[in-house]
Amino acid sequence: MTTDAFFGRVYHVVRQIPPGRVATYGQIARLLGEPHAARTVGWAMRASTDPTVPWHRVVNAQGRISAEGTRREGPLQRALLEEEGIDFDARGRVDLGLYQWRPPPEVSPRPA
DNA sequence: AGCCTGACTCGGA
DNA sequence: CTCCGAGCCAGGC
Repeated sequence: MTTDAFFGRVYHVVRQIPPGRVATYGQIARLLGEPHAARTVGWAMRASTDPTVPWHRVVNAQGRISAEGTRREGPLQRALLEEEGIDFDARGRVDLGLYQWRPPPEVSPRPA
């Protein structure tokens, strides 16, 4: 479908991030075929209040939280992640090489 | 239609 | 390691 709903696609991907794992804005954008739409992804997260979307599992490319303090209410993103077993270093960063979510191959569009 | 902003990212100083 | 500037995308005014 040519239908817009870029946001919808973003949520669809974010919903697939399992607990204890994180993804970056750029990673999601790339999965959607828009490697330069990272900002839009972040915006989609902020715009959405959908509880089924684990927005807290999305951090920036540096493994750092970009939304800390931006939210008026609710638990801090970092707290939610630590609850899932994710560890932060002294600078408040996540080791992406250790916790970054690895999206499944999904339906191979082109079987060998 | 045009201009500004933003939960981003990368490259250079 | 931190700071700055430019590129990209979609929405609000």
